[in-house]
Amino acid sequence: MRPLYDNAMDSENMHHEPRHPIRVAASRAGLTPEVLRAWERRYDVVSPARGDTGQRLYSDGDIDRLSMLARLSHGGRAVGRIAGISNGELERLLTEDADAHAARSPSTETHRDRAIAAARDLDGPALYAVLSRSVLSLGVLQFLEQVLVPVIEELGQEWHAGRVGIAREHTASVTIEQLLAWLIRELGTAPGAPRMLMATPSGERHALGSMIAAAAAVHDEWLVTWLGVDLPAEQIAAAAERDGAHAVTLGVVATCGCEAPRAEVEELRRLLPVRVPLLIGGSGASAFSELPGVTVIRDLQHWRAQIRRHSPTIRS
Amino acid sequence: MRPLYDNAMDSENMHHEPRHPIRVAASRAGLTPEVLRAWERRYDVVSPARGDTGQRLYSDGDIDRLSMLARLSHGGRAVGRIAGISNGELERLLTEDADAHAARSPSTETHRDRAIAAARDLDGPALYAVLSRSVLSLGVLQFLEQVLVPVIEELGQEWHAGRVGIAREHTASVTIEQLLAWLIRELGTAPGAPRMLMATPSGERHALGSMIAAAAAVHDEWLVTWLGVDLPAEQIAAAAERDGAHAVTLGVVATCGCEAPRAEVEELRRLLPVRVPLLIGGSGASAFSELPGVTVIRDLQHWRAQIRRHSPTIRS
DNA sequence: GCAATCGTGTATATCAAATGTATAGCAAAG
DNA sequence: CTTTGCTATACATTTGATATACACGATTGC
Repeated sequence: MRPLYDNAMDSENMHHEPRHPIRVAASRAGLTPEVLRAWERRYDVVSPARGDTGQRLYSDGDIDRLSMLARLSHGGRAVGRIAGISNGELERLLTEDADAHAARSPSTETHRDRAIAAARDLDGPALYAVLSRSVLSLGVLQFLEQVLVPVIEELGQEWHAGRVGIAREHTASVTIEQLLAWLIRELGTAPGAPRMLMATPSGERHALGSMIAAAAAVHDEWLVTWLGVDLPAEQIAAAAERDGAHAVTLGVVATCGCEAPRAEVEELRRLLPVRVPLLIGGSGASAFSELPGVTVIRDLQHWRAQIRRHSPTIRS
Repeated sequence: MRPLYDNAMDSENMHHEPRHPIRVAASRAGLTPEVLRAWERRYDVVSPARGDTGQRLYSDGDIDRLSMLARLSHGGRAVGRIAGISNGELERLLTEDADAHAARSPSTETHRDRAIAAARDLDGPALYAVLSRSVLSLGVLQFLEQVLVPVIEELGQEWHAGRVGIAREHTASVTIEQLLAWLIRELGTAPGAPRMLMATPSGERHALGSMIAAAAAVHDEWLVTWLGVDLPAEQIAAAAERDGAHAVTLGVVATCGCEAPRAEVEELRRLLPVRVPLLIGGSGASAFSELPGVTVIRDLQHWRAQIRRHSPTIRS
């Protein structure tokens, strides 16, 4: 009998020479020895040679075949259904599946889930890394709408339900604000673009929502001036005048039920020139829906449509 | 009865041959198995064949149709209203919707044109700004495929035609390389991902193509080691062994016609373990198409499909 | 306007088949 | 003598199918 591991052997036969014990074959194919035996018993996927005392000995060809079957199986195909077909066909199916997957747009769910996991772990740097990766992978818009907003909503729910503490929520907020600040700066915008002033009124300290909107606006090529949080109406109006803002947007989350923000908004509306639209977004915005000269923003989609409507320059 | 996966079948019937289980069909169409069943039950969108125990088996044609319906549905059209119409009509609706959408958000053409303009102006920082804005707006993949590659091709043509000097081309190259380096670093990848070794062989000094491929690989969550340009085969092989690379990719543009790169590639293929695939991309890659154990990459799509096929870890 | 209705994605329960994993007893290898 | 591998059986998990029900936004009707 020909010795195993014969290096004088030509590479053609080499490929069919039984050499590997089940452990090695399983590991290379990405399976467990148990599964290898089960597949052989049930579907005869391969017929490895046997050693003198009955141990299976797999050839490189066997391993190739097993490896292909393993990938197709993990890819959603029932092993039993593909067990009987030729190597060439297996290869074709694999190529097909790979093509189909590559052509598909990347999954936003994965990014979302990872971000939520990182936020739960109270791990700022990790969260930042996950989020910045998402932005680059998906592009700003998809990121904002399909990753960041859902993540924030999820965290909000968990916080309401008492499953995460205030510290965790705060860490996440700060991290996300840093990322948004970077994003807004990085996206920049050429001078000559329509100018938008953004802020939150007195009594409102939550910046997150407005920053998300600001990022979307910058993406749509507005030149956004971010004034900050908790600003009195006069200052906002003064800044709008100074900047020659084409629109002013406030973010309001406050659920305190007090009348302060309402008075602020009414005063701001009085102070601003009529031709400058005043937009209000955030979960607390619906309280202003009947104020004249004020547009309430429902969500990001709506926001983009609105600012497009109010843009002084008409762009194709 | 005719066996499934009959490779003697002509490609025409192939398209209607039921081969795919519901999971694969759903994944390819971008839906869930539940939705597939609901659509079939309610609207008879497709009529998949059944296996011996009743499982649905979808043909490629079925999947095409489902995929179109899915895209239209996600685009806001009611499934029930489009369920009964012909494939041709579906296609028409899709292009219609795509056009409407393109009119709304800044298109990839805009980004491309701006980048080309900046490159023509010999303005590195401006080019960098335009490109990084594109990445953030569009996401890496779209950026690479629809902005960066066209820009580079355009510049190449202008250079060939003598309309831009070597200085201009060099400035652009350096700027783009900087951006890609930033991108690759920023995208990062968690340890545990499949490892890819990338380099250009001796005699090849153009890094751009490989870096684009590297960025795409990093986006697809490979851990890419970028060795650099102009490396002898032994060093690449040694690095591959040291890193435990799952695949090695070379970029070859050289049009010198000399035999040097060919010898290098052949030697590298000898030095690498057989199980490590050797991929070659770039405009000079086609010269290696008949080498055994070497895969020639046509374009980014093909590249992504290939690396996915060779990935040792299976991700849905 | 506002309420009733419809359309549509998703969840539940139940069943059967497919498939992965564990157990036990024995033989052989290191 | 411990580990590995073999067979055979049993068990558990997952998947797919059908049928029904629910939730929520959109549409329709008054």
